[in-house]
Amino acid sequence: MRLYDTMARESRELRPLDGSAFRFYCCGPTVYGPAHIGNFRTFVLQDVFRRTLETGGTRTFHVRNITDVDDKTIRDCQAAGQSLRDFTAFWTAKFHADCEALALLPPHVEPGAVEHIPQQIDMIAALIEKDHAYASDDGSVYFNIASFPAYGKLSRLDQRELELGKTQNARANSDEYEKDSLSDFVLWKARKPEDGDNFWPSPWGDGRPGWHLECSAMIREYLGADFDLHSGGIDLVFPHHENEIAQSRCACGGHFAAHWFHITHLLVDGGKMSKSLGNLYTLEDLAAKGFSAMEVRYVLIGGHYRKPLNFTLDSLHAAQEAMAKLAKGARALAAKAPAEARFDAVGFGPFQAAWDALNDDLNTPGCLGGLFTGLREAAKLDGEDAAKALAAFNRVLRALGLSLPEDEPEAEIPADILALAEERWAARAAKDWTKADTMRGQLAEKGWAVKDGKEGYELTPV
RNA sequence: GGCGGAGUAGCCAAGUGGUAAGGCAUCGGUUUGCAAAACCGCUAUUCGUGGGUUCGAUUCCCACCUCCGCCUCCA
Repeated sequence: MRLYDTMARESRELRPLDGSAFRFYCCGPTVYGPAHIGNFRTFVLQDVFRRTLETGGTRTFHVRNITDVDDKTIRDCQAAGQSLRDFTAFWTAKFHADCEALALLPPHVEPGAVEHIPQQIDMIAALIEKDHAYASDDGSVYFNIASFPAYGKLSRLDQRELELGKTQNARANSDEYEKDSLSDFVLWKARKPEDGDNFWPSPWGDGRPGWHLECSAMIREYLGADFDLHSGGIDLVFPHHENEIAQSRCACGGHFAAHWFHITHLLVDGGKMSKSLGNLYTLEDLAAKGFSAMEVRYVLIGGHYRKPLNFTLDSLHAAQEAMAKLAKGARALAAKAPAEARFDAVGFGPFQAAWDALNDDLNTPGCLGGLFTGLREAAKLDGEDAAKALAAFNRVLRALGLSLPEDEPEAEIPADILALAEERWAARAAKDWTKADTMRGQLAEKGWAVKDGKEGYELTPV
């Protein structure tokens, strides 16, 4: 497949470096509260990316970290009166439950920062040894960005250098840390009173690792100096990913990620999500409004990952209807296909365009469109052709990670409701429309909708 | 202020140097005693605004307007 590369600023064909599995890393969540749908836009798109590779026959090796120690986790666990470990374990479990509801494939490895303190210390030691980092008097360690000329390439810092220089001078005095320059970032944070008992020993004194270092250490541990792709939200480009590149290349000597995949932010009602605006939705919030995680997934893949996507409650309704339509089309196709027919999907038939869209810079909205038009074409097919088309349809659906709603199960109808319905049907048969309509109203009040057919009626709970 | 991105029908949203996918909604039709549901169909002479290049631009170039992101923690 082809995918846009943030570093090269063009889309490129993806080829695994080692020729077998495609090895990639995704920056995971900081577990200090429930993830919101904006976070999940990133994770869902990464999931579609992985599924597309796998559907296309490429094996993958997927690493995604859990940030379980930083300023926010420490601050909030103390506020909650819990140990850091218990606090982050709780939110990690919540995150996993949400991921499962959204049908995200679990990463092959999901390392946590706390479990990898030694690896992070090793990395700092390597950086100090190579003169890329220095310890300050207070026991913190900083990376010296002046020692890495390639710094800023990903975020085009080279074009901002002049401006950044001004900023440095302006802020030099207000900086509470001792640093050679403002842009030097922290690798090891010296222990502070407000950290409580959340600190670890190191050659530079008690403290804890800096956030940027965590990902570099995980990558070094599980993917090595060179790997295929690194992904995250667009906001991580600077400084997080820029810093990762600096740390890893200086410590490991490799080229680090061969490809950079960044997902643009989700907008809500045309603007940024924020707690104060009350538009920061979690899956739980939306479930309370009657929307399933799968519907949320549909909305999140309804826009291209490099464009802002405007999330609205209305789009959730649209997703509900659209998925029902897809399900209906699939059922119609299944009804025409021989039950015993099995095919090794060779091509994609009517769904070729849908599949191609996915492989062309992960064009998920284009793919969804192709699904509908493909279904229209497939409706003309019969027998084995219908079976082949259905197999292709399901294959694309799996790549998107969508599962369609099943037929509504038959609901238990209470005896009194059934009696009312029978009475109404009799009135209707006697052409007593007034009574029939009145009784339809009564049934509606009791929460049941009645649909008349030629031979009988159908009752469904509202 | 610097850097980056976006503006396509009521809403969401693809796409392309050659005349606008798809979904939702609306509307119309079939059906129905009337509804509902279902099915079928219609709906952008036009792609933020103004110029330019071109036989031809929504697509390329310039200017402007609006919105968003990053520059501090952030998916």
